[in-house]
Amino acid sequence: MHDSAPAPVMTDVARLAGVSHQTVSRVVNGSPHVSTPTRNKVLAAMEQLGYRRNAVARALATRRSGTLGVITFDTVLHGPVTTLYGVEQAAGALGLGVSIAVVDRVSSDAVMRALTRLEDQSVEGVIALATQEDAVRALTAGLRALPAIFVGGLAGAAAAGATAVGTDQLDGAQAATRHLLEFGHRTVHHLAGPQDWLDSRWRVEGWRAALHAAGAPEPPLVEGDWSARSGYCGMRAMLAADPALTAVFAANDQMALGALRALDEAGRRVPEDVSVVGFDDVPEAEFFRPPLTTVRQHFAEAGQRAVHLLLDLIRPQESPADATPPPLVPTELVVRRSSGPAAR
Amino acid sequence: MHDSAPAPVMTDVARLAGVSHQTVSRVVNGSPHVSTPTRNKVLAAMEQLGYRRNAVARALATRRSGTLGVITFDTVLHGPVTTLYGVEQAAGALGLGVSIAVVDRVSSDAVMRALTRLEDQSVEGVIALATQEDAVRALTAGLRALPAIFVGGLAGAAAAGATAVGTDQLDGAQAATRHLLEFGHRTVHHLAGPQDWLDSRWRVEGWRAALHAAGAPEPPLVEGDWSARSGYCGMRAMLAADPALTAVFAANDQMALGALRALDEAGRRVPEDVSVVGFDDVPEAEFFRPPLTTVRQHFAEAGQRAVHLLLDLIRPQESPADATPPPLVPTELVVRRSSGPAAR
DNA sequence: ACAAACCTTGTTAGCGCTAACAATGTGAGC
DNA sequence: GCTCACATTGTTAGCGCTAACAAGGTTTGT
Repeated sequence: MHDSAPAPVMTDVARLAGVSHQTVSRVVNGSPHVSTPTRNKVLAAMEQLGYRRNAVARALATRRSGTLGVITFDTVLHGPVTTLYGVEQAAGALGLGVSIAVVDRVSSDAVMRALTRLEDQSVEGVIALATQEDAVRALTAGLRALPAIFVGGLAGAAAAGATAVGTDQLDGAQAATRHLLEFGHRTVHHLAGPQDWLDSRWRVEGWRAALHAAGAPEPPLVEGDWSARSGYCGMRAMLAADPALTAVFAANDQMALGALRALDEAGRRVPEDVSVVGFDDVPEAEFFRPPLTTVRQHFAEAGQRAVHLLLDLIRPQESPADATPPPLVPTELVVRRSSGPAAR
Repeated sequence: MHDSAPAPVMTDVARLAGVSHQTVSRVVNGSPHVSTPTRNKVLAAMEQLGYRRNAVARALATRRSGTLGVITFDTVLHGPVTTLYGVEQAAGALGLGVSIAVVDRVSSDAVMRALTRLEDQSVEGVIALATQEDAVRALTAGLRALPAIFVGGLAGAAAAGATAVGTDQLDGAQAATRHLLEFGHRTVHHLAGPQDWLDSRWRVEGWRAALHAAGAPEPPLVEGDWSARSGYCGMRAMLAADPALTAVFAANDQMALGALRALDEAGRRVPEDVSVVGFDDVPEAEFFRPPLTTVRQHFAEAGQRAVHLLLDLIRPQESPADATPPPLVPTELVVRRSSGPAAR
């Protein structure tokens, strides 16, 4: 399994093809200044030797590592993970590598350490998947010469002077809330995500905006931490505070799952007594009981756009006519059975 | 944000400290052959200039990139993702970087492409998180000089001549099955995972072993693909085939969720009429209705062990007394309300 | 036919670091 | 005092690649 013969290098190919190593380099890099017969000779030699360009040497000579860094938060949330895959896919298609750094808890310190780790791997740019307020601050402060893109918390990050790409949280939350309002619910309660996450703040904004537009009263916010447990606890608290509530918009599907459970325990039927809407559309949402109405986010798409945007920052000359993608990814309301008309 | 002054290099530090660049190198690498005053001068100069060693140059000179590669499958499954985080954490603690390659579908081809991508990034070793049979085959065939560790599908990978680490699937599945049997169920049906995954084959083995040990009949296997949907469909099929079944062991929690839904639709109560046990213990399992009895896997732990095992392969001399961790991570049965006594 | 413009190839000099060896200086041992 | 061992430092030569320039050969225009 471990062969001992050293991997062939450019000089080996050059010798075999009877040209200089620079000519081999030209062929490898697709330079037009190589005659067809020479190119073929080189190609044949490469093939014969099984030559593969040494990325490290190339990186040293060009001062470009061809690697992007991704900073992500350590909770296994559907969003960040799917985005990560989108990033890797897009990067792979462009011939770029992806290094990751997982931040175990959100503190400027942890973020800085993650950043340092990526810098030490000579990444050319960073995509940050954890858009808590602190993280954004720490990153914008800590990034030295590194370009970065934030995924999520769009406008918030933009305000901090950074480039961002993300789902249109505002619109998605508005759509969810409006959907419930249109069913005749007097108002919609909101099980919010952690308020240090920019994403969840935008969802609150959207919810609030839809409420106000409809002239509906704004019930007090209950804050969770994205977990099903927090949705469960939050729902119980809400129910205790306002037993008459009829519609709940949860900041993500996990929290909605917890809410569903709490409602069941309290003897409330969904959607007959209380309607529930989630956010994200995780693959399981369709199999919750009842199937969850939710707002689908296209995380992988966001990840792909992030890569293109980042490439734009790193190599402005290389992203030509095919314009950079718009940073705002639209959402999609997926109506299932957990939402319905208000009981009368 | 983008400063223009080039980053200081070793020579800059050397000049400032009044020593040769090699002495700086010695300090950076913790060589004992540097006098304390000299070391302090160098350290001060490094501090003053904000020197950071260039990992690429070091990699070129030492022929070691300090980077591990992880190959993972593109489904957002709880296991692989958590393992990935465990890998990153352990690698980070050892000063190693982590590059990822996501395989979009399982074919030898896709696996080979992912492998090539990692090789091109000069990773020193590979940790494969996708232990489908094909993937193992493709990897063991495709790895040239690269050491690799497989996570999951333990004995299967070992049989293929590769080193592996993973959860004790056999034992976990046996425990789950036995748990149901002990409740007095005549037998236990199994909603299996995709049979090209080594993990799910081991779960089948464990289930089968427990059944045989108890002298229980072995119902036909229903195969899914890890998704809630497949659990739902599989459960319906099972119910159609054997309306009298009373206990189901699902290969993972998502499939169990689908099964729960199918049982509900069929008017079967859980656990009064039918008991359900899952596998993995995803964070949401506790909030399924009813809370799911399941087998907890310690994925992050498996990831960490994989890193240490891989390091052993890469740098045998460096992992000393503190023995390599055992490759088999134990599981833990978490009993919740979805399992109970057989109805009489 | 002759020079200016190529096109093609080769030569040289790094990128920033480490490995190997050489060259000091110091104290111990005879 | 002189040699030997050793600790400390410096010098040199790469790692495998690309960038920049140089050097031929072939066109082309007039």
